[in-house]
Amino acid sequence: MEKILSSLNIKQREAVSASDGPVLILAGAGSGKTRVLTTRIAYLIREKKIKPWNILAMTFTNKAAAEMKARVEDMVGSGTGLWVGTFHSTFAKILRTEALSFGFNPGFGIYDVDDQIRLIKTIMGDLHVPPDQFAPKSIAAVISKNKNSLIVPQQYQQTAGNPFEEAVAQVYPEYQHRLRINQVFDFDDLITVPIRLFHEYPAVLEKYRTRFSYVLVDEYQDTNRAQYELVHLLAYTHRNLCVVGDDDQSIYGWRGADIRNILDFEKDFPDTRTFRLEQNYRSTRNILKAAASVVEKNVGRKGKTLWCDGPEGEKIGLIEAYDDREEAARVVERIQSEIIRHKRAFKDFAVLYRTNAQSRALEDALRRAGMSYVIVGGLRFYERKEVKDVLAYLRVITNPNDTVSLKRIINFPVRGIGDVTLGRIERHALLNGERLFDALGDADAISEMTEKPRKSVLAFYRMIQKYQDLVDKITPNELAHTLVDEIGILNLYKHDATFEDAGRLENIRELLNAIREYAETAEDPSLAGFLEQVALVTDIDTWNDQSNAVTLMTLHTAKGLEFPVVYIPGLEEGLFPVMRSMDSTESVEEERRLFYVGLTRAKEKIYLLWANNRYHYGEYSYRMPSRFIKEVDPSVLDILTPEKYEPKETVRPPSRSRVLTEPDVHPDYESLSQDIPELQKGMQVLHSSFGKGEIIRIEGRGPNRKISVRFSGGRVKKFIAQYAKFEIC
DNA sequence: CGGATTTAACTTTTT
DNA sequence: GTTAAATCCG
Repeated sequence: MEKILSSLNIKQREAVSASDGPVLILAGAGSGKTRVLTTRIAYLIREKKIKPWNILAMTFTNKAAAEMKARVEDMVGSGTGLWVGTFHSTFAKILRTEALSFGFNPGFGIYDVDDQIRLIKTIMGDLHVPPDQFAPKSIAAVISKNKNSLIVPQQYQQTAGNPFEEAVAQVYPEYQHRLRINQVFDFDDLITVPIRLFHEYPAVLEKYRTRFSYVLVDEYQDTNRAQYELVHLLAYTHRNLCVVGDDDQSIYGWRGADIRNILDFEKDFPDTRTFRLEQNYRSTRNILKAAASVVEKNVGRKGKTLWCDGPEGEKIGLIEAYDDREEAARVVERIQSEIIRHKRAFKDFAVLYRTNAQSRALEDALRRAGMSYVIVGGLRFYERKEVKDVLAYLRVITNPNDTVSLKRIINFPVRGIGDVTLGRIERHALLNGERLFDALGDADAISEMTEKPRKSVLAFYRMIQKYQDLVDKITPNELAHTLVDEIGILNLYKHDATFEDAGRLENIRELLNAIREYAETAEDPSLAGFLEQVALVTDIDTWNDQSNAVTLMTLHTAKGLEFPVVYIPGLEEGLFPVMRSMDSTESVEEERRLFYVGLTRAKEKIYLLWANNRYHYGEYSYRMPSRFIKEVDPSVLDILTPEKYEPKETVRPPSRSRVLTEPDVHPDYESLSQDIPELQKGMQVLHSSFGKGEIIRIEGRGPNRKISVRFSGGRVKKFIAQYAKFEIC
């Protein structure tokens, strides 16, 4: 332990050894925050003899939690019963354990945003709230915001003023009611329901207070009101609460995060000991200078000055491009020159953008240059339509009360149960006061139904029942494979080689793989366990930072990560800061903090880019450079004009730039493409189901290149070359 | 009742 | 440029 402590600086050591009572650690970017947290936990266990199972540490991503746990175990050994997890996974676990005593089903499901919106649409239909007037999505957002601020439906109803708020006031209570009926929780419930239960059942609260006598919270600046309340409930008696955060990195205000939580911590606990970690171990002095010059434009911050004794480093490169395509080409070109000049590998680079939509142009440019890249985030794997379809089956099997999932699959794949039949069954269920699922079994008793749907409904009902019976008899892996086989979902996507279909097929196989992997590695594998993991896992959690590829992600996702070289494209008014933030000082300040987060991800070099024109909503628009560019201290900016582009290093075809890349990431295109007929733009082809068409576009190279074909009638379809079933004519 | 084709609407960031 | 909802036809 002595040895571990001596590797920390004085401030860090003080923060680690202040073990009891309320502690606030204001940790600037790159100041060794994770190191302090993990060492602190190890210190509690080794020096203070605190039992590991009496410590609860909460983070915002599973990846951060896993990393923290691994690092602590390195110091104190594994299998200690230490609790490290996200807020959501921690309280999902507690809810699961306590469900029965609260009258909940321990097999409850978890609704994501898509499920929430489906449910809200149904409710709006039932309550005759016109969905064309009020967007279900907006209503969902307001409900979520209320829940995070701990405002219950009754309270909200009293404040509703305009027609939109009236609509929310109608939907909100019914939404809560139906979640209960369906025996599911949404994300917000995982935080708010435990609060309610702790209030209503003091004995249970007492149990967890005793159990978690030391509580640590990471990224405290991103907690919302509900999370704040929960943390305070747990720490109220023992007051051994340590929170770590950086008000300059608060970027989740739009999700209900309340920056006051960290700003007022010392008011909440007057005997707080506060530690400031201001020595930065990550970035060069120039990068810190740039970051500081930007963030100091914000008012209402705690105020920190990061310093480091490292090298000055290179200046920040600023590049102006004609449009988004050229911007992407410049990124590629600059990656190439960095590789030559500094012998860097692909994994040293990250491109961090404001919106997911920006990834497309970058992706195209990287692919054309033959560079390996990986996109983190965007549409999450488990949110893809075909994946959610299969998951919906598994959800109904574990929780037949889940009507959102039931309605999703009752006629998918199509089995002849349309809207009319479903309506009849729903009415029957309502009249008899039974669950929709049980009403399926009564199909014979519903007189208005005709013979064909009746048979379909009963067959579907018996199939689900069969799997419900199998849940405890076979492994989740076997069950999922058998199920996918029986519903024949793979066949739906097997027929044609369109790009979408091949992707869907691949995704379902990937899902089956995930289930198999889960069944092999989990301590106590169960279908419900898998579904919970799926609901709470994000892309960043599964991102493999070891593979050698350029990383593309949003600035939000990048929080907590670091890269030698960082590119921030799209620095334009209306994109960054984003249009909707520009009317309030507060939200522009949040955008500015986001820019600060981006700048402080870089260890050695930053490139800022903007384009005069950008393709958006299907058309070009003129752009002005972002105000944030002007806020960067001009003395650290290096304006890279076209003359400085080093023309010899501009984008070249992959075959000539072999020195730039590693052999294993560069497939031998020529040998790979030999077994596929030579397809070219303008060729006439004949497809087995779409008929005659003309190739209008070819993207990429090799067997996975995408072929766009326009068929007679003007329909355009995209195919993957190696699966495409057409003849050249 | 299902399937196919056409139309509309939309993109801020996510546990 | 993508996906869901609406409409029409067999």
